[in-house]
Amino acid sequence: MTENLPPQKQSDDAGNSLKELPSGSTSRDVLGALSAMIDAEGLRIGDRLPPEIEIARRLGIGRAKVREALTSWQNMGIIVRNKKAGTRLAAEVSANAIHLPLTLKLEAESLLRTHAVRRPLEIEAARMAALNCTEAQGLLITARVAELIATHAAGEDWRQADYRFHSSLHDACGNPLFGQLIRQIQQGFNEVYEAPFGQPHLGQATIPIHTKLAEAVVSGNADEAGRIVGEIMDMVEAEIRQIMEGQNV
Amino acid sequence: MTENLPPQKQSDDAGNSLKELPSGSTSRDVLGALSAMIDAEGLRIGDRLPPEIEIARRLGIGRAKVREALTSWQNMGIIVRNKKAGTRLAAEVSANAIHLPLTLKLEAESLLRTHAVRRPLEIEAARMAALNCTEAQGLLITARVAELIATHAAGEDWRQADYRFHSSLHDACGNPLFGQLIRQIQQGFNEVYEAPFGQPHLGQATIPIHTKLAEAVVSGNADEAGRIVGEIMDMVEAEIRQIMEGQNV
DNA sequence: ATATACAATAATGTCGGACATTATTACACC
DNA sequence: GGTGTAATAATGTCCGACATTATTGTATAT
Repeated sequence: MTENLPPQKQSDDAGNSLKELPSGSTSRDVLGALSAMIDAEGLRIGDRLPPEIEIARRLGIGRAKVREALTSWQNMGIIVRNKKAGTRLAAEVSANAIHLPLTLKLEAESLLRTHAVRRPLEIEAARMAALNCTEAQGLLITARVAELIATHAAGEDWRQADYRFHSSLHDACGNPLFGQLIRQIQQGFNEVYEAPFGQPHLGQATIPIHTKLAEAVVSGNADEAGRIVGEIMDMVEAEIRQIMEGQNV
Repeated sequence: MTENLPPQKQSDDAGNSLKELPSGSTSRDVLGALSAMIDAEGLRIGDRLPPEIEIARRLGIGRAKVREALTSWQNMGIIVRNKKAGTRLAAEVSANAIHLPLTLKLEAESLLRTHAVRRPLEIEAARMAALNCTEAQGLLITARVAELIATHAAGEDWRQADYRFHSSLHDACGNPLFGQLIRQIQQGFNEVYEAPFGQPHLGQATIPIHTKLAEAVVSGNADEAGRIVGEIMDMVEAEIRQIMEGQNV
């Protein structure tokens, strides 16, 4: 099967807004054009992007450059790509976005140091969530904490529910940088070191006070939200120290 | 010029540690192999990576996949690529380094959002500096604040002195991740927004209270250090808001 | 010796073509 | 309706050719 387009192929609507790029355009420009397309056509997470060969045709460039651009996005988690199924959006994309690439060099005591950096970010995000969250976000937070408590009570793995609850807090704070930083720090750490965030019991003792945290956020009590998050982080830190001393929970 | 390798081409040492990848390897695996090579051969920022065609040869893959992988790194600011000169390392890559691809929307709020993320980090770093700084670090902090005050009093550009003072605080906090995060967030942001951080007067009104901040840190008063940093950040924020409303200082 | 100019060359940038692999879709049959 | 199979769409991979850019090497002049 060659890349020759069937002359009368009716494609999806996606891609209609793509226009030829000027010569000399970089893979970054390709990503910019794709971002604008996603904006213009209102694509959402899960939606399919046009096939590579069509993107290439519409932008007036070779497929190789399209692939380089898309691989960049893929490695950043922004898209997922499957044969035949095509390329789907996996994260929010904005047309007017810049990329701020940060590099953290982890050295000794990286686990505790990473935790120490996350602590003020998590506290501030919770405080801001208490101040800024909308009624809809409050409902979501309430639902998410109920899910977390129920999952834990059922004896199932509650980590995904925990992640979802905290993500809803980050979203509610109104500043996407907090969520991005916290998530990426944790994810980057997990890629370098397998444990202990993967441990099924880490932080389990904090679950009951998540309800009070959700209540504080939803009722707009920033001081209380920040205090409880600090308490949660301190409990997790104590547990980390125990693990590091070779005493498993 | 084709991609055919001259049979007896003597290349640089870099690349000797690259071994053939198993079939089915992804561009992520390529980046992992390159990371291991950088580690093994002690490459530093500014050092040159092997040419694409050599990476491809040694890994036993096509050049296209190498290019896709390298483009991913390029778009994350980890490498820079120039014709003939080749590909150079632009950020730390090591077994212990994690890369956080932050995305920032280019809109009016971004200034304030970045500032909001820096605030808790700066406050926590100052608190930790108060708790952890050594006698030598305390002397350095004292000297740096004196330099800042003197530079400002002499009517000169005090921004470098300001940077050095705050760096000494970050260093004294005992957790290098704070300094790394804060510096890179500010630096990356400055590159995109030349103003207002390029303005020589932004934050000028905060300079006098830097002396009290240094004293609080050196004397070990974490609460006071955190309070003053918070005050500094709030004053800068107010100034940013003024600039955003079109009123230049 | 140093400086300048120019050609050669190395390395990235780009494209088209061919084919492999995978997963989805269409169609036939029960 | 459900099941099985073939066709097909889309990504994944590699190769070859050539363009572009910047560095390096060499010749010449002072």
